Amino acid sequence: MYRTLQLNIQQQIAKLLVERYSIELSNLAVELPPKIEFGEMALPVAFELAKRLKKAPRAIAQELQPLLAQIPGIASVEVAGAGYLNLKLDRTATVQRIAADEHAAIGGRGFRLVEHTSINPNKAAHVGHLRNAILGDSFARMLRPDAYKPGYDTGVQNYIDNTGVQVADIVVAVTTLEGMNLDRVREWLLELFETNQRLDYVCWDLYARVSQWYEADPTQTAARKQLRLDTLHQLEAGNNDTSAIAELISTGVLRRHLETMQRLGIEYDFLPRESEILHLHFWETARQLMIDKGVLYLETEGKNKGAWVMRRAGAAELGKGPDEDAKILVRSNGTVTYVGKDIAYHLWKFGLLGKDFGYAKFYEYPTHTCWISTIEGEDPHPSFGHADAIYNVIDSRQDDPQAQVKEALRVLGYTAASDRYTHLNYAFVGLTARTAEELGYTITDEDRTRNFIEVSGRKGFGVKADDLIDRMIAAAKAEVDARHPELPDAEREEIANAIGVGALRFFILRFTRNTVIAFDYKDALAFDGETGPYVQYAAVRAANIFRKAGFETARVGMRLAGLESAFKGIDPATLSAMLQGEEGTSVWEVWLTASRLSMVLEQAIAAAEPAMLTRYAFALAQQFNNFYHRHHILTETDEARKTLLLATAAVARRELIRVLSWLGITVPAAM
RNA sequence: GCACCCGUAGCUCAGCUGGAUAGAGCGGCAGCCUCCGAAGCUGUAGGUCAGAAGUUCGAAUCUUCUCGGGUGCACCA
Repeated sequence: MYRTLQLNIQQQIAKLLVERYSIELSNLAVELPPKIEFGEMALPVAFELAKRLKKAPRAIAQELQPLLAQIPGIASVEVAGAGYLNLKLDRTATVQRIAADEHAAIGGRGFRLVEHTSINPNKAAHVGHLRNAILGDSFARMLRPDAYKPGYDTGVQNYIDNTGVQVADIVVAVTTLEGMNLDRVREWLLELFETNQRLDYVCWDLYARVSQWYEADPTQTAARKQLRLDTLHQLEAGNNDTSAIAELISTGVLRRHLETMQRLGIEYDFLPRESEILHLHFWETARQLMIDKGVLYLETEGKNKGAWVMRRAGAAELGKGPDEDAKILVRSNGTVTYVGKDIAYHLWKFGLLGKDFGYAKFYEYPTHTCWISTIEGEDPHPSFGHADAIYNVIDSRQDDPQAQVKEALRVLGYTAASDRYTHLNYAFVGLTARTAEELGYTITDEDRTRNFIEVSGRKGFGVKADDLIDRMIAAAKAEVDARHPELPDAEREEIANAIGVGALRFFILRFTRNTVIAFDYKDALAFDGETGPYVQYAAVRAANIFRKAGFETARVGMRLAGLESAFKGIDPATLSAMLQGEEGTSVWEVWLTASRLSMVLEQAIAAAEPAMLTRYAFALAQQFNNFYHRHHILTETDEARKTLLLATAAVARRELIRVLSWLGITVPAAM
């Protein structure tokens, strides 16, 4: 709603400037003043005009003041400081529009493909993977159509590198270290299943063991590394026992990853796999396309002689001789590199490859099916390779290869696709020394001096996602048990689940993407202050008021039975009076913050930054708690005032529930 | 060596396209439950925004340099 007003005012001022001064300003700033006493909107436009008109900013502001005051919806205009124009909104009219849930329609045309999680299927997910999945899932929720917004047609996929070296490592561990053959692996998986053991946890340890085993005996290292390479080649070739073992294990681990993520409300639509990219020859098609367009060429001289290369993104002008800085896509032995395959895959994403995967049903969620790539596939099936815009949630350590893929699209002439290729990057997650020690890892003095310790799957070093989720929920459960002994256990479980998941997701999403997170159990388990439970609690408190006032709380916002009509029944003059003065302003501020929801969402989408939503959610919750403390609603004797206060709580709760839903956080019935 | 990211209160972090007296949370100190749930609220102390120069009416924000810290730069995947 704030955004609607802002746009409207920008338009009117732009028009006014043309009429008055014949000046067109491209981006007219309309800011939120630092304090409510300065009004609700501030224009620094006079500073901007000062240069062009060669007049003092303050004089210009004074000229504009009476003209701005005539704009509908503006109650008054003041000149402040060196030339600020501070606008005060018509509170009554604005509150009525917010109550009616007027807001900007966020969304647009075109299919958006969000890719996230993409964990190698050879070990359990850890905190670093959680950051990826939580960021990606929240971003997809921000884009997707829902009851609030038309949104964008959005698909979520999770890329599975099931033929990579990490899977080969696990196969080596199982076959060589454990001496199993294909039949034995089948039995083993069944045993694990029947004894309720988590395959991903078992693989976590196996992976660490085999990684150490490669290096354990210097005389054997070369042979063991060769074994790993041979295994990898068998996986890539397919149709052999080794690849069958890999398939069984990687699929089993993948299912575990989906279960882990589902605990956090994270779901996928499609799982494209590396094995199909290989067997459907995506690369060969892309390769021909790149050669035809002169992007990929055979290097005939210098250190890269014999390899097929492309120019590096952002490379300087070519000098004489071979481009030794060029990126190798095909090695001189004929094998394709990771970036090469990734280019082919991204041509598919934009529907530019002329090929598609086969699709098969893989995993059922309560509301939809998750599909997986196959060679043949089943019919009918959905299709994902026709994106208008893509978002790849990948660690910022992949900045360079990602830039190279984007560059390949550009030089192939697909500039629109390249421009709509967003690498949604984020800094990695490390552990604090305290948490690493708590987990039983030995810490060196050098580690202790650093801000964080890096997690490592190869060393088996890290916080496993399920362990973390378990602890978060257990901590919440202990609190719920103490506070609500009267509730049945199933209900307490459900509440603890919502709180534990909410605390975890909020904790991860509090940090902006380029901030390195030094994960610490103590910080994550905090439920006070700027946390998920704080925001949830504000919404729960609001619901409690309605419950005690006799409303049906399943309905949200002004839909509470009778509230809307009672609110509409308030005489405008009475409403206006109730929104003035210090008391009135403290109520009005809640509405003002609530009205900013759509604007904040729009900015968060543009910046691909869910942290902007957590920031806002906390600010609104804080404002509500403040309001809650100051105005006692249920004992209010003036009916009109009581209605206004109830409406204030209802609107705050409405927007809290909405913003939390985009963060993947639910509001429990009680807490 | 080259490229990218970061350096803001004791700690952890915000600060949107340059804008008003740099903000939160945690921790510290002092208070608030005969009033809708204290996972809450109020007050208070705490900052040469790493340093320097520049651009500008105006710089935490833009430019350059210096100092710290991190990451990426393989015919590894």
